[in-house]
Amino acid sequence: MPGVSSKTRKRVQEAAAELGYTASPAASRLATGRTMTVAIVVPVLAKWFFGKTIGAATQELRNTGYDVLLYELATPGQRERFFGSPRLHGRSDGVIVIALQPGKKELESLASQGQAVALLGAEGPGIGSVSVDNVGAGRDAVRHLLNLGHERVAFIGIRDEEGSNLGGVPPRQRLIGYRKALVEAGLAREGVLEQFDENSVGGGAAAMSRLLVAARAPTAAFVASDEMAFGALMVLRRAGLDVPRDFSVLGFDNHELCEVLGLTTMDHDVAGQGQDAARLLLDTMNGGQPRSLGRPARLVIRESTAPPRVLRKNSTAQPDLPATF
Amino acid sequence: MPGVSSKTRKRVQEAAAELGYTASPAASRLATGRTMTVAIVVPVLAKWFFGKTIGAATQELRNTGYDVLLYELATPGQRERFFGSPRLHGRSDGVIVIALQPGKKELESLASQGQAVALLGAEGPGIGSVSVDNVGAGRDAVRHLLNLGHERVAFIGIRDEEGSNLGGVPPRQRLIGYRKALVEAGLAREGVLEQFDENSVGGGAAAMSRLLVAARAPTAAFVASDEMAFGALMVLRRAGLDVPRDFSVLGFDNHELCEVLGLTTMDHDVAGQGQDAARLLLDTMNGGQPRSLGRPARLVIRESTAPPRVLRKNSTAQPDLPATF
DNA sequence: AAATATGCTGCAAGCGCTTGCGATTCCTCC
DNA sequence: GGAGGAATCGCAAGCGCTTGCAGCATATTT
Repeated sequence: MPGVSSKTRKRVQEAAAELGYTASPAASRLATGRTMTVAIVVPVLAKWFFGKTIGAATQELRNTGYDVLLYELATPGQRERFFGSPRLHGRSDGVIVIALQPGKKELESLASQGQAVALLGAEGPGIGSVSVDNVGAGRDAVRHLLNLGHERVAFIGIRDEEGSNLGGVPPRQRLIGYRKALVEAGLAREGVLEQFDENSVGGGAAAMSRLLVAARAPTAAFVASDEMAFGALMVLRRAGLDVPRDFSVLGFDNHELCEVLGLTTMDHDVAGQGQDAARLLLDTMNGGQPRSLGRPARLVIRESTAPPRVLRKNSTAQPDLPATF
Repeated sequence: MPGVSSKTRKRVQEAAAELGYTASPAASRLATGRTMTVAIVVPVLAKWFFGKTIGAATQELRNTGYDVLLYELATPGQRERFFGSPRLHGRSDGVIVIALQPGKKELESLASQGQAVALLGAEGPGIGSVSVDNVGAGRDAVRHLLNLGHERVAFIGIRDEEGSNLGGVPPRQRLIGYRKALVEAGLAREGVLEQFDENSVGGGAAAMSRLLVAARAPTAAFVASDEMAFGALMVLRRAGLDVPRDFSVLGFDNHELCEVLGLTTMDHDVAGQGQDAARLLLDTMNGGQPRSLGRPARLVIRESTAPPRVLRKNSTAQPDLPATF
């Protein structure tokens, strides 16, 4: 409110505080058309990754005076209803969409509701976004395993499910990174070594079980999410295999429990991503150009990776591969 | 909107859907004074328990047409600012407070802002609440360990921290349950066996480390949260002790990772609590009497508990205790 | 000292909905 | 077929704020 003397301003503010008076947000919204609220949309809430990103984004938004509305789209039906109706119209000025790759129609829907948009873990044309270099991270992860001397490295990935909202681009990119590393090393890709399942402990366990019955089992696996990697570790332990002596596991996310379980993983500063997404959105709402932030991931070595126990030279698909490490 | 013929209603609704029109919530709020929004207040977001409860509550509220505003009060400063200002006034009709024991002033503040209140994991006079029978659950947990034949059972609890908003009533009640079970069994309480630390993997690890240097180390521990129990397991493993052969650990929450780690724990239907809290609040907002729901917890046996390896009859404080199991 | 410029204040209109009341239409029953 | 009653509809006021403008009180300039 410009054009008011600073003493008057101060007096009013003091009086307001004393009487416990606040401007009615409803009236203010009606008059200005701005809600001073941001919506955050996630596919699940009860996962570490989402709590972390939402928390960081929320803090950032709150510091700027915005409230945050939360929407959990747990099923495709909910997703459809959310994007199919002008749910956000007049409720928020912008929206942060996390780990959901919105389609063209969905982006149009948001735009027609007057929403500024920022994406986290997804990308869109002309839309602000923050995401990890998943291809590079996947490649680096697998390179590390190859450098340790592993010759049969498996990939456990997140299945693109019909019945789920999760998945989408990042998981697929990690697969691409995996394949790139294999190609670089002159190794052939093998279908059996690529297993997909739902992004959960159980899914990781199931995928690992399938690997263990392969004709020639791998000696290491790059797992596209830490939670799945936990499941993989469990199966290996139950199978009587020692990690990392008999089998190396490399995860993705740097979940807070990696420390307990000694899981080597790819870290990508989850909280930082949430904060960046909030900042991008604030920028966009203030008329800034939407930007896209790519973030690198880094290898965090713990106790789940080691060179393979026996280098059986002639039992691999590519017998002449040198141990580069 | 009563008093409108059903055909007119239908025609209008169809037209609305076609044109993508929605009533402006701001105007509607201004006119009615109802926001159709509920606030959820938590001390942390990035923990499994909170994601789970918020998710369940959110789903329930959304089904009833309410939006949900999220507030994370991570520090005492944030908490003070939140309750000290009429932050919710005109923004929400009610609030679900999770795992924060609000003081009298704080409850008054909420009431003066016209908020209906429901508590989860806390209690207040005349306030709807849902919580676990923590005393009973703690007692049951410790009874199980005693029944297995353990004679020196430790308690690892959540420290009531100055710098934290967490803690409060439930953790203290679990301690009471622990002591009750000891008394029942005719065992003396020992200060060294009661260790407190922050509610995290690291805190649990630190507390367990302290137990391991006790003059006569315990053979089992009841840990007041699964996350702390994970830390305890890590320390035991690093110390070269086998769980459950050398040491039994019993957690609390039935965290989704208990399965992977084989942690025996007390389950208390976290999602159900979130849903119940939402229902209580909806009831209260519709003029119902606030009710208080107590929920039982149940023992989930996995692989972290077993009878002590050697029953050293004469090395315990209470040498004549029979192994009742 | 007068004129001009500047800073501040108060007033009125309007944001888009709800709500109650009076007007209108339709139905029913004698 | 007409009157009474019920169902339906349209209208206007008002929710509490923002915003622009007119008006007044200062400050600045010549």
